[in-house]
Amino acid sequence: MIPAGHADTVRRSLAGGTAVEETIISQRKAKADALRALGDDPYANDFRVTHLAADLLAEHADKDAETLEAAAIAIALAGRVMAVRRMGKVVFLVVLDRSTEIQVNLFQNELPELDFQRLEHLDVGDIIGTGGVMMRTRKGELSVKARSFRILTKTLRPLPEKWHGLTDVAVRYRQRYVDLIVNEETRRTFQARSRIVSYIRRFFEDRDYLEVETPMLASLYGGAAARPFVTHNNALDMKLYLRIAPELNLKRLVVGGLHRVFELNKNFRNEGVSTRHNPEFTALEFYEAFANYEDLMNLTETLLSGLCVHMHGTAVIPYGEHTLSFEAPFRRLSVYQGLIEHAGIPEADVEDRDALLAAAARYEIPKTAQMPLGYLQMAVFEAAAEHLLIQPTFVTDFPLDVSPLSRKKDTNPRLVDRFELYVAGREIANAFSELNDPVDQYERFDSQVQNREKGDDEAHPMDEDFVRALEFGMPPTAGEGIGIDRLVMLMTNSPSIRDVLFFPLMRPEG
RNA sequence: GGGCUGUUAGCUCAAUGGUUAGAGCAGCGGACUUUUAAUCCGUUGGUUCUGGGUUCGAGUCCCAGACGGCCCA
Repeated sequence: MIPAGHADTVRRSLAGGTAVEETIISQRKAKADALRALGDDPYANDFRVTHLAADLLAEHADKDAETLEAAAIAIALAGRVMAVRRMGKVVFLVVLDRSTEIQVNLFQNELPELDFQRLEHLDVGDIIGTGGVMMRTRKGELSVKARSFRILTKTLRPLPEKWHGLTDVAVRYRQRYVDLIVNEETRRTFQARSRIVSYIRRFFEDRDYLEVETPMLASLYGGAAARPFVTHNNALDMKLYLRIAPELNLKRLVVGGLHRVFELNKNFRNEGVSTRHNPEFTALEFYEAFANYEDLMNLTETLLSGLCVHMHGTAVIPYGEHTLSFEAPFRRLSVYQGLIEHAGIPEADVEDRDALLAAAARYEIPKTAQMPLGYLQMAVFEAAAEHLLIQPTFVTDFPLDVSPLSRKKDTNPRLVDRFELYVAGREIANAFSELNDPVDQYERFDSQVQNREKGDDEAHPMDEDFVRALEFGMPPTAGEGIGIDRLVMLMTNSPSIRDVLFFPLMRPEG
């Protein structure tokens, strides 16, 4: 059913371009009318496909022209016309279906007269359906000899130029549909993304994890250090936040007895846009009871090396100028070791405020004066070491101050049982043995609230219900979050997060 | 938020402050029954991102803005 106002919307969008665009569109509409005059519906939906181009090309790859001619293998396929080469009484099309491109040859004396007439109204970009038989041309190209031909969808706008294609990144992101049509690389990247997500899901299902979904909208946010998006529910007249992490809800489920859970879903953080950040992004979070952060390092190695082999047939892959090895085991580097080795801080001084302040000054880190010690340690660590962590590296044993949800180390109560995985200088994963002492958790929240009052707008808010949940007893548990977008970047050799998001956040078109 | 940088035909790109802003592809008209970025002949097409300014003259120089990119925070 066509909603009221639909026609106006179409008219506006079609007329919204330049004079040149309007000319092209009116020419194309005239071709649609010409098809109607031939008795065709330029937007029909009754064509049925029997074969995919990729299957045809693979299946008949080693058959010669005579064999194909004798076999007369009948097929029907449909797709978008990517190129037209007209030679008078024969026309060659390159047709792209969901698998790949294949050539379709239309000979005037092999086709009904009407079908050949339809070619007069064909443009590059149109969706066509053809029935025919497999053949090989004189130059040896395996292709389809058409016995029938129809235009299934008349397009009104021209595709980008065939040789250079579409390179303007702003247009590629804003009009991703065009990017996907003309850039095979883009199609491959998003196919890879789908296979990565599918592999991860199977990995956890095979280990008896339960996939769950928890709210995006809530009256309280938490589980990470970030500023939230704020919205409003009209019915309840209530302020709501978009979640910054599912962490606290997933641990509530562990309290409830779901001892192995994972969620693969969106998080929203109200921060800037860069080649590594998009305000909404996809994360995997998983929690396993009766495991600790050491167990998760091993699990992460298994997951990532297996994923890499699944995607590339090898655990060693190129990423930009680097070659990354996901061969287990990964390097392990404690935060304190990093401070000693990369920031040149003497071992005796890694908890010394003045030594850290001096180091921070060398890296020109701003606003260090009021930083708690742990924040200062991490700021220096990140400045000194982060960009050096190219090969997969577990950075372990974080300061307590920056880890309000992690279990304290038995050996040093100023540190926690936590790691982050860095690859290519970027944080990919964050994991820890979970804090399950409700009294300690309450105090950590309280300390975060004080930090907020001192101006840290990323500090964690108090969540009394979460403390109540811990009071019912959460088994000893380890949990981890993995940034799926960044992982897909690594696996697809993509330099920007925007290359692995269909529709990255952009300002509205001017 | 800061620095640098970009925006010219549907697409990819040219154009020393100086004639009427060009080319290829796409489009339109024509030739062509095995092409492969088909080829050949002819041809249409411009808010030079927007708005100001300097100048006899601005795509080009200056200012402001819009939208991108890279780097930094």
